[in-house]
Amino acid sequence: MAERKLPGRNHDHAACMADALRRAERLCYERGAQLTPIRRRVLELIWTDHRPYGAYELLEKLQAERGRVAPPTIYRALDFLLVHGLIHRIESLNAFVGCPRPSDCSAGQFFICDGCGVTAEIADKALAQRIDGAALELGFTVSQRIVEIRGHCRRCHLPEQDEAPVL
Amino acid sequence: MAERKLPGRNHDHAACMADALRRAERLCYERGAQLTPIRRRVLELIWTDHRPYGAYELLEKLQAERGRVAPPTIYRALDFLLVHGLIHRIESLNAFVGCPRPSDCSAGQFFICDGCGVTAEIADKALAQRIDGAALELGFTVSQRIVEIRGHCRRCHLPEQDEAPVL
DNA sequence: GCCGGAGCGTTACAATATAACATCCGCTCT
DNA sequence: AGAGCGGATGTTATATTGTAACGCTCCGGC
Repeated sequence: MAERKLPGRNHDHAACMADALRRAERLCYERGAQLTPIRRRVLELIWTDHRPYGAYELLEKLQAERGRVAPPTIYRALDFLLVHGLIHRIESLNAFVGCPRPSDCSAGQFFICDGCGVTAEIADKALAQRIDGAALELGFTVSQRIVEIRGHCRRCHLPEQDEAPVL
Repeated sequence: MAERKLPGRNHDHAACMADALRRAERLCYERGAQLTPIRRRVLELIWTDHRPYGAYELLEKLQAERGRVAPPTIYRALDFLLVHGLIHRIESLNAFVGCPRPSDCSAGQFFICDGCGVTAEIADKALAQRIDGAALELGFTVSQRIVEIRGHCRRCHLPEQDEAPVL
């Protein structure tokens, strides 16, 4: 059921990120979409780790590298990455996270640790189908399923104290 | 499975809203919480219909009635109503919708029509359990399940044109 | 050459949300 | 009665997130 794990102790993130970038390049190539330096860099920044990044957080990083970057620059890059499924928006955080499987990402569900920020995407088909079934009963046509589960990962397993997220 | 329907043609909304207000009053009384005039009025405004309302939309309505209402007033009322489960926040819209069953609302799922804005809450236990099952596999402790299904209701059944929401 | 579209820069602003401090009012304790 | 306290609200200012609108440049096709 869970097709991805929360990144664990032995996670080789350099390889993980390199894979993501390679997939992005291939997918853009196949579609004739331009993964320009800015777009590519924003994607890299998002893949810094498995936490969602806010637009202005990315903006600051880009500004540190290039000076004078205005919000639309970031938002345009994010739009591009969203449209091509290379990232997802986490609605409950107003933030963006890399998609590990950009070619098939319409049914993703997110588990977001409020302790460390780590976010895992799974693709539980049965869950998506159950949602579609409920929609059918309501006569409702689904265009987007937003499933964001907030809580604590194993390592942050302290759900009672409302700590500030360790961002 | 679907425990609520999308409000249909024969929906008696006056009664629906009156019920909601009565439930809110009883629940606050039982908990010793104060449903003050502002809080009550905000709840009424949210129950104007079954669409989510933004904080500033509510603010304008309240200002029309009372003049000079500042944002914190609204946000404080919304916080109160959220804490007591009388309303829900729709994360993907930054907006708020009334909860039809405030005493048992931890497992709600929302179907949001992008045409007319109508939002229906259902409480599919099996869906919630499936999410919890996936969480268990990940070693993840769930504190909140956000399920927001965007699409079109039966009456707005035109999913291909991206119309502006008829708010 | 020139046109058109994509990408980006720039300015200004809109929309959403909160921090911090002041005031008021009802309650309790003495 | 007066002091002190907590909850609710008022007030001011500001933080955070997101967009509109316009113009420039570059590049590829005709």
